[in-house]
Amino acid sequence: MDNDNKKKTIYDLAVLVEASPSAVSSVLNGTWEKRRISKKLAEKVLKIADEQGYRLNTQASLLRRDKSNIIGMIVPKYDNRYFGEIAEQFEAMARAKGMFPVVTCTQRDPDLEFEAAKELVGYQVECLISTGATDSDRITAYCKAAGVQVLNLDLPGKDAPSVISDNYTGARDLTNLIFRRCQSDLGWSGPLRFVGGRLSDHNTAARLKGFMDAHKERGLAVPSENIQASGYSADAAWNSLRDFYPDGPTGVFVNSTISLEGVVRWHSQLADATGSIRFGCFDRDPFGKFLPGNVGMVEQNVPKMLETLFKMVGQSKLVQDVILIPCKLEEF
Amino acid sequence: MDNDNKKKTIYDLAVLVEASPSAVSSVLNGTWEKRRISKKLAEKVLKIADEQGYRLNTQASLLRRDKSNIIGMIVPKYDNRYFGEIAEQFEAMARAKGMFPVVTCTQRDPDLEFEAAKELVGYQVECLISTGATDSDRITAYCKAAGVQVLNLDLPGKDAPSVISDNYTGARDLTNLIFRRCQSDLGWSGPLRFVGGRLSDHNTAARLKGFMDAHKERGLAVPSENIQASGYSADAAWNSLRDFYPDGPTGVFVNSTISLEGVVRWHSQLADATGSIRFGCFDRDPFGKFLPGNVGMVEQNVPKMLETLFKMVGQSKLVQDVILIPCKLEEF
DNA sequence: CTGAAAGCGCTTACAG
DNA sequence: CTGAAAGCGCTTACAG
Repeated sequence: MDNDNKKKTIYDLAVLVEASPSAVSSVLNGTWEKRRISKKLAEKVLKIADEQGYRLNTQASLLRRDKSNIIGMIVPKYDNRYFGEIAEQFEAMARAKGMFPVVTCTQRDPDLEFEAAKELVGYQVECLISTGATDSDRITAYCKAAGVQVLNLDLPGKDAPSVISDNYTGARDLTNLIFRRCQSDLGWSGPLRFVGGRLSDHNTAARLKGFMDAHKERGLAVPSENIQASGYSADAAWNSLRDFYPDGPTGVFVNSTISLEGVVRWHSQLADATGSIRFGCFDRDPFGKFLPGNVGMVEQNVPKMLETLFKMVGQSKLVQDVILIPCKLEEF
Repeated sequence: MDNDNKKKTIYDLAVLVEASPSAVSSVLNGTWEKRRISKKLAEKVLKIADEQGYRLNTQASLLRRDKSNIIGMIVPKYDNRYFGEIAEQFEAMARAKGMFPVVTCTQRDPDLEFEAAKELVGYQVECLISTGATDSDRITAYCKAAGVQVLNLDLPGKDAPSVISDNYTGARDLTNLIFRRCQSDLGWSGPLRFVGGRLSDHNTAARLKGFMDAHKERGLAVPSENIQASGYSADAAWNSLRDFYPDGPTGVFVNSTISLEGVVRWHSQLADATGSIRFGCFDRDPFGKFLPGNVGMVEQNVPKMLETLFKMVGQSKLVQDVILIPCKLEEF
């Protein structure tokens, strides 16, 4: 066996090919035409490299190069359609642009977010996408000091450009849809309830504003007990509703699919819920349209968000601004 | 500004700290106690490194070290609860063990899988977890030649150890549950239908066997048109059922949540479907229990699978065998 | 068309 | 307790 455990280097390859390490290197990294290395030699190198299962050591290669071509992303969770889609499409788009994506999941934990950002900077990422970070400004400050570009996604940050959904308009449209359906299906006209999210969270605040403005347009006041920004968990949403047995029609604005799980749990335990309750959810889930009582969902436009983001990668003079991407409202 | 764009090195830091680069290096990589560097100096180094936003260059560090501590994983998709959970928990467990996880999503594309595996080998991963790979043996062969450990997850491979769910038993249990519920709810006793997946796929084959054996136990033959292994997409499942208007009770075994979307679409367009149709799904979704007609779901035991896998990381003498992890059946 | 040599930013025996 | 020096595996001007 020519497999003595120690990994092969371009020097080993050079011996086999009977050429210099420099020649081997330039064939392997694609600069051989520029160096006017003969096609014959190039093919020989490639053939032998392939036979040997040889692979350039990325660490050594990057250490010597000026650009790493690595683009990093931190993302709160994968177990959620929205972030799953973001991670998946981010990787695909990065590859399509010839970059190497590294995504890491930070569990909505501020310290893990920061630690992961530092790790990625150590990896020499050229740009870091900070997605839904609880403390994006700390990350931005660190990256700026290290000379690494940062772009915020999903939540806005102060000192770096941000691409986020137009939560306000999406929420207002969804609220209006719930109103219309409560009216047409139940002959009832509000006020609605708001369940899920955290008021301190930018996106929840923007969505709540859309919710409130839709009420204002109708001249409706919202009793404070109708606002249950109970966090991001099914149990929290469930707890905030479990003792609520409406004696008439009710409409609910559900903030996030994770809260939707709790709302549907509540809904399914009510007698004749389908006849008297309508709800809609900010964020989409493929099973959403089959849930009784669900009138529609807001889908954030992930491809458009990422496309907008990638246009900014590598650009130095960017407005440190928030770019809003419209959402799509899906009606059932 | 002391930010002249060029990244700082330990030499720059050494000047600021007024110590040698070696001392700085050993403080930064945690070996300073072994080298008996004074606590005072260590603290000074750490303080200044922090002030400067300094971060070790991982590439340079790894190039010089013997172990990379990087563990790689390829995973088909993130937009699916099962794989999302795998990726997320894999990262958490790797971090907990002090390793650096790199996960990449390969879209069920054999060439992308292979390319990603090669990239990860270039990154000097110490172990590669090949999850649900369509052509795991090609990946295994490549990694073996490169001296990198491979472990298969979710699908078995020939030349490396594999950790997979006990698809057969899970499917048989689910089939039995659907039988019981068809009997008790509808007074009907089969044969059932099987929808989704691909027969050439190991997991589908194992699940179908469980499905068939549950029929055999009941002395029931399954007409061939009852087996619709139509692939992994909602539309495919929908297409295989859209013209099927049962004139009596029906029970359906749904293979994967992606197929479930198509089955539920079909179900929701039938008149009085709830009264006459029961189904169950292999793989779990949090909204599953709220779908009318759904009697239960099989949840694969991701924590146990990953725990089993991590025990094998770094072990050299492993049985090249398939380890089956029992599933959990959730009944609604 | 091709090779010898310097150097990327670290780590770690080795010699004090 | 600490520093000078070699070397990890590459890349790329530079000199033929």
